[in-house]
Amino acid sequence: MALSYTDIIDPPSRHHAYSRKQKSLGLLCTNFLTLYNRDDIDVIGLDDAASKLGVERRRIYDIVNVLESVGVLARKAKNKYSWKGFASVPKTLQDLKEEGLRDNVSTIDRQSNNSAKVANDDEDEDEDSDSNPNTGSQNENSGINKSTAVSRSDHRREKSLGLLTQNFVKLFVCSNANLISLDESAKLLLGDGHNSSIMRTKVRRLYDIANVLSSLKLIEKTHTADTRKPAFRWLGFRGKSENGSGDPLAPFESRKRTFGADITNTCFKRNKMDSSVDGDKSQNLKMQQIKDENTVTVAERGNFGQDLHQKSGSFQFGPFAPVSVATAGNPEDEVTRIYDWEGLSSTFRPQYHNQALRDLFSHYTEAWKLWYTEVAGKKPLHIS
DNA sequence: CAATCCCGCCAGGCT
DNA sequence: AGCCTGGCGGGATTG
Repeated sequence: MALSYTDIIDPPSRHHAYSRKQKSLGLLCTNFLTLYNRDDIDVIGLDDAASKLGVERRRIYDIVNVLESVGVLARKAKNKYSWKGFASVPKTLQDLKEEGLRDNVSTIDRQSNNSAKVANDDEDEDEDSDSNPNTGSQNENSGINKSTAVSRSDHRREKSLGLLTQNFVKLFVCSNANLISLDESAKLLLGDGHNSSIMRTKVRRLYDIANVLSSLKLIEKTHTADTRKPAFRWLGFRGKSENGSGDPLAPFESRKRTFGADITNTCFKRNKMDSSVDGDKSQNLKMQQIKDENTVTVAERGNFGQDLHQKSGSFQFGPFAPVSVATAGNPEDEVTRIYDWEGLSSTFRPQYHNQALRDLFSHYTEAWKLWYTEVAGKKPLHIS
């Protein structure tokens, strides 16, 4: 409220430097999620989304396709998707895992590199048994999913973003690999020898996918331990783990912020909670924070927003799953980030000019202020 | 210069 | 024909 969006939009400053960050797929996805992640949302119209988010429809297709691949959305009909929510993500991931393990035991063992990595043997893509829910093309009609081999005709589907997304996810879920670079993924996903051209294209797509998955917090970008090579780490729901409760397998380690790197398109709205861990039970899994050198440590997102609807206080943190909230009383977690949030928030200038986002923006601000005072224990801050 | 990845042309497949 | 989808890769930005 106090914040008048327009005051910030275009202050005197005439810095018009075009910034692709503000138009990134990841950010767009975050906004999309914020806009629709509510229980009163049922169907989502693509046009509606496009105009509310202020982007062309083409972009909506991009995010919608990957969101669907992970179960957050389901195609209802032309131009229409239904919101399934994060609750269905674990299930989808589980399915993908089984599906993946089934047809090819790909084992990526980064450690012992020379081992046979491999994976989808076959040529291009493994138009695997698809099996995934709709995604498929068209119609919403009867659930008569003709198990027919859909097929032949859709040669196109073979290269769809959706399928690629699922295969990409399988890479993580079906192996013990925790870190994978996009190049590796591309190689794994396509056969091995492929012209650089094909590779390039595939990698481009993977970037797109990675961005939205990052927005979902299913993966995060980092660097390979040794090398400098950028890679992605799987965050969401780690393999099975039925019994072992606190299994070390679910790594939520701290990450160091290499300046500028991760913060990309973060703006202060980035963090979407996700319920990857499913546990409706293990609400707060222990998050641990590991100290590490002089870098800022961040208690990795706990499943805070897991169910932001019924958040105790009645307030919805929305996109702010307080990233660094230290759980319960662990006094020494320096919640204090060194970032200059105030500065960040007051200088950031949203790009989407439209009512809906304007509202969203103030929502964010409100949420942020509340969180800030509550958790960070700072004095109330006033933006704008 | 390399890594990213936005942008929008344009082809397919429906209405 | 017209609209919805969504591959694809040029080339602008960033790192």
